[in-house]
Amino acid sequence: MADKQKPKLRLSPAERRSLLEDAACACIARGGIRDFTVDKVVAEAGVSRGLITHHFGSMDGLLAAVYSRMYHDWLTVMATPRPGLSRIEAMIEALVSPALFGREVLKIWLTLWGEIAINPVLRDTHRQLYGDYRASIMLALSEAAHANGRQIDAETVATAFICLIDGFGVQRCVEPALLSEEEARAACWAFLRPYIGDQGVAVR
Amino acid sequence: MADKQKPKLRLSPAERRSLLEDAACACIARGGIRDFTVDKVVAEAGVSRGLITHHFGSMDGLLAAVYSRMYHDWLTVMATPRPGLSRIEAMIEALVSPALFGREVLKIWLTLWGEIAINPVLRDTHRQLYGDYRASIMLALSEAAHANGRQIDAETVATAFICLIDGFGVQRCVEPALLSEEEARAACWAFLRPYIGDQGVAVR
DNA sequence: GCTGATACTATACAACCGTTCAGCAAGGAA
DNA sequence: TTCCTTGCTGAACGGTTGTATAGTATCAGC
Repeated sequence: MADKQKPKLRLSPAERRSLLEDAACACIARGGIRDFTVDKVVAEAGVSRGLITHHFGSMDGLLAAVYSRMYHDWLTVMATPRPGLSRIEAMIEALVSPALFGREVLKIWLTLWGEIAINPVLRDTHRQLYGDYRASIMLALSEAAHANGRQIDAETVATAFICLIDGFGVQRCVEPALLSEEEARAACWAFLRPYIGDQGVAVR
Repeated sequence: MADKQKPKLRLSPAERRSLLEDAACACIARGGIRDFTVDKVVAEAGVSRGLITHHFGSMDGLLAAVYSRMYHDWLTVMATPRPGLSRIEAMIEALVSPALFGREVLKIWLTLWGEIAINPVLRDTHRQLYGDYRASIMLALSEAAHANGRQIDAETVATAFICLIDGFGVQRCVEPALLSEEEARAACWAFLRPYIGDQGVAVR
């Protein structure tokens, strides 16, 4: 409050775009796609109505930017190595970490999925980005299976695993109390154990 | 087309409500929550604008009706016994059947989840109905595990299994080509096998 | 300091939003 | 037939939607 002394600066396009994406995320997390409106977003960002069109061309443009930003952030967190943990362990820890498992983030994802399902333009963007996500999971799975001397159909397992993760997201959004971080982690390992073994980690 | 010769009949409230719910489902499946509007729904149903308020009080009322109708249909299909199949087998077959696994149906669910996540009233309705869903899955799991002489924590397994199913729905909506009915069935069994065994069914 | 590019504001606009309400008309009860 | 409940219509309302656009403010290059 006290530090918000009207900067009213003239920002670089990259900075302003980022601020508007932040505001859009906040609106979507609060009220879903119905709160993704010009008035709500510019009020959240503290700018004038014209800025969205100026920087993104349209609301669809802003939504696409939000989507690819979310994907980028997701992949970044997921690909961050954690000292002492194998790739698959680090990945699961990332998946249940607040940065990816937080309800606000997941509510945004849920909204975005709903839009992808009906918006062909967004679906094309999704197809391009989604490959990286899928590939990184397949890599971690293959590595883990190989380390335990097993052979798996990484593609099939990865698909089902991704579904499980997405389902966690849905469940956390509609009934957060039913699935804690701890339970999600355990469910991940229970799912993967038949394929890749225990990885020598104490799992409960 | 030819058979739509303007019946303009005066229907019973139950019939008219059902027709409006149908129309609302069609709109939501087509364009998500943004196409759930008075104009779109009444155009789809071929009635006047005032009818929604007359029968449901508000658009929120109609959405709640759509939600509970979807839940009721879902449970009905899932609880239908299939000759020669155990309860858990019948349940999985139902889950991958067109009635529940069809993309149109799943797009409606995806939209509804998004609304539940942000609408407290809808969330309360969800809590009440959701218990039945959860309970029926737990029952089937316990039964199957017991038949194979195993002991499981049905609650934990059911939660994870529900997540997997929800994730199937998400995946089918955003990228239908990646998950066929056959693959979903196989993934279900692969997930459940460690808990309840094979049930003596040929699974591939 | 001057100039031009552009970040940004603010208004205007037509279309659409959900809800209200007065009135019409169908059909059972008398 | 007459009456009255009620399914149903359609216009009207105030508010919100996304976009276009004219105008202002700021900064980089000169």
